Amino acid sequence: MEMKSPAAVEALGALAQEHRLAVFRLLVQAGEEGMPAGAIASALDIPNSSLSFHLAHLTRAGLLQQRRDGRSLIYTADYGAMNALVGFLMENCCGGGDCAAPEANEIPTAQPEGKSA
Amino acid sequence: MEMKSPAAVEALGALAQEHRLAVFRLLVQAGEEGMPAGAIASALDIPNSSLSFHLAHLTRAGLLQQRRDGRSLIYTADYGAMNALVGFLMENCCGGGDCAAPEANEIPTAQPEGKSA
DNA sequence: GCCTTATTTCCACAATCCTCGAAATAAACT
DNA sequence: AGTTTATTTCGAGGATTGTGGAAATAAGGC
Repeated sequence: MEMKSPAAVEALGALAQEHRLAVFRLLVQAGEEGMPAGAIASALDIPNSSLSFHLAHLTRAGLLQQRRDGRSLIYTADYGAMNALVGFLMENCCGGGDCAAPEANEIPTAQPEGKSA
Repeated sequence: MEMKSPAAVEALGALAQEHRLAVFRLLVQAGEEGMPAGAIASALDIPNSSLSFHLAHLTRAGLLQQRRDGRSLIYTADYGAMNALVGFLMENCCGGGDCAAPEANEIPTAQPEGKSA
């Protein structure tokens, strides 16, 4: 669950792009069921080759997980990675004092059972 | 408190860089007191001109606030913007169902009284 | 084996980004 | 006014990034 700075930079960079952010949010909302690449492409109206580039980028950054179902590749948001990123951003917020930030963000979001970030 | 996609992309892009991420986290930890540019520069060992570029970038993205104290410019993290960004990322998480994500993240972090994001 | 569907890799071009010394601006003090 | 301290703007170069059509790969059905 611990995250280091280079990993955080990579994750933030992956999210810092209109299409990738839209993909990630779509998958966050889709839940553990996830969505196949084609469905994402048509939902967001992004050309296949461009979407593939963005999916690879998000996956490389650890924000998505990929599994195969028949000929489709299903992508899901990695909630563990998302929570780690948010925790890293807010780490020791306000000097660790009275600030009511969700320190060790223990969000028990549904998560398949595969490896998480 | 509501955040739109272009603003989120800008904020994420601002954070997606080693030095800027370090600056932001330093200021998140510094609390509402903030830090003058010079102190940030020496704490992180970044040349003044480079730091100035990054501070401007973070400020433009709405993540920092700036105030003057004598000849120093004091920078503080904008907790409202940070919470809005996190809320945007996790919006309607898991289809808005049972997922225990901190939906409307109501973190009453200390905040001066100036305009917030 | 062949055809269809689903997704990725290749490619090259345009656009944007990071760096940091040097010069400019801003504020305070004498 | 002149000096010192604090910070920003300028500028140019090298590096990285996003795009999308066309071709390649992967899996399944007949």
